[in-house]
Amino acid sequence: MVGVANSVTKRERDCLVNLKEKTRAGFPLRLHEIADAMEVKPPTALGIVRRLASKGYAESKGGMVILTESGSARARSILLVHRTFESLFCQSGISSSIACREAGEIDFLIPEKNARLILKRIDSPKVCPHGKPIGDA
Amino acid sequence: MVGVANSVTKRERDCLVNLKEKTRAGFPLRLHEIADAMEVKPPTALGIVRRLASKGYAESKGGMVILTESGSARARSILLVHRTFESLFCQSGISSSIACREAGEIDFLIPEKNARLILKRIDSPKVCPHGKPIGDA
DNA sequence: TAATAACATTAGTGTTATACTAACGTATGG
DNA sequence: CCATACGTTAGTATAACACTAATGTTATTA
Repeated sequence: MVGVANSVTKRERDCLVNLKEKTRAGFPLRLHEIADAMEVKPPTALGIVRRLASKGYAESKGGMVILTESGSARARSILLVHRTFESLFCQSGISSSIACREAGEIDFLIPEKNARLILKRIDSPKVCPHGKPIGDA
Repeated sequence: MVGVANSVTKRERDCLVNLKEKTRAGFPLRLHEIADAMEVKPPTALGIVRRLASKGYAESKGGMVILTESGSARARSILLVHRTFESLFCQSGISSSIACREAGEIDFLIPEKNARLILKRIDSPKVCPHGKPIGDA
């Protein structure tokens, strides 16, 4: 057990998730890809990436941005929480697009440990409403 | 249906909930009571109260602070969401103190409408883990 | 090779939310 | 009348977010 200081902001969360989902075969993303995905200007994206870097979640060199091991783990954890709540919301009758949006507002605030317990409570679905696996990756 | 711009910050949420829960018989709270409850200095509390006032959720005159009708409704809504998630967390095996803390991190981010759907999904408990009623007040 | 296009980065601003201390105002009860 | 209690202002600070404009840097291409 390390520390409980996993805290990221909403924007940092978005960046982390983008990096995790858009990175293919270990290739870094360009800063402008991140900026485009997040719908902000490059200088704004740079600030966010730097905050992630200062937390040990990303590394950035010459506009090439990659997640560190720690950042990748954090993103995986966020996605587990995300898909858990997304599933809960869908099971409750909320549309999957709204479920996804709402889950994104809270997935970085709830510890993975608690999400795993909730996952059991909602009958341990193996995939989220989009068909993505919950619990590995 | 009015607008979907119900957004409050975490601190504003805390203040709103404090006002709702500590106000008795319609009596306003003193600024310093709010400051004490939120563990901040009076000038800080004043700033938060003023932001609430600018959103139409509170009124403040000479250090006496009251919720408006709209603020009271917003607080009620937050508490419904809060108790819904608190119940979910407890049903999942999370201790009630942690459930309460975690619920407080997200209760102001999830629309009441969605919480009501989740409430059904988790078997419509009538009271939260602290015994407070869910769904009226 | 020199020019240009594409991109990153810096510099400089601005906003909002949060929080503090210190100073000041005001009112009330001794 | 004065001390106490309280609110309020003023002033400072930090962090996150976001922008434009200017400046570097790199790589392609003409």
